[in-house]
Amino acid sequence: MTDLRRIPPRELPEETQALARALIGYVLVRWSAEGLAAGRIVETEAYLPGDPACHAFTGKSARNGVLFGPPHRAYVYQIYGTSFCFNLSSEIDGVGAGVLVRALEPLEGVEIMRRRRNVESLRDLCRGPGRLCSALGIDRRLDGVDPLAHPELWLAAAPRPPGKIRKSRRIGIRQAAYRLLRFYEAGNPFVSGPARLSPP
DNA sequence: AGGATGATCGTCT
DNA sequence: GACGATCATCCTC
Repeated sequence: MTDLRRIPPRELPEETQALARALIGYVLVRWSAEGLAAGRIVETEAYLPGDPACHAFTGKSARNGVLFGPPHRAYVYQIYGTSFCFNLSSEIDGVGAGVLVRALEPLEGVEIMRRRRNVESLRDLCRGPGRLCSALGIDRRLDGVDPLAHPELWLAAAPRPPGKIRKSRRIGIRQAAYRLLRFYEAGNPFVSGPARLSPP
């Protein structure tokens, strides 16, 4: 049984790349009427201020407003009409940037997650940004909440020290695709993406 | 293991 | 009207 108590405020860095790296190993916890579910963050992507791939690049809008607010708020958006993506805002109030959480290693509530996803495979439960949102029951209703103070969505301490963290290109984008802003725990089988993006 | 394809809809031009 | 920070499925090697 993992200790799922929330981490204290001000433990996380605000700078985007530092946050993306620091989040590896922390546990994302979701409580709802269906029960408790949680997974260890094993893969993130940084979307920097002034980054053409960042949703904030073209300015504030109805969708992306959270990115321009204070750091460490949940930015949840829908993509391709079918999936949601979970991010944490980063940088000081007024600067638009964030970190996408791309994959979790399932820790608690596996049966709840299986039911939500309608998938048996443990490996595929939370491997991918849309899949992890589905597994944890995260949608736009959680856009803007503060995971350092929210009763149904929060971050818990790393249950063990993260392994070696590697970088690669970000997945699924066209703008600034060459930048090495994807962070993942080396060798972890719950990391998403084609094998070629996980060099030896 | 890796490539191609269609689904699907909120958001912004 | 066009376009996704995706996914499931189907195909070939």
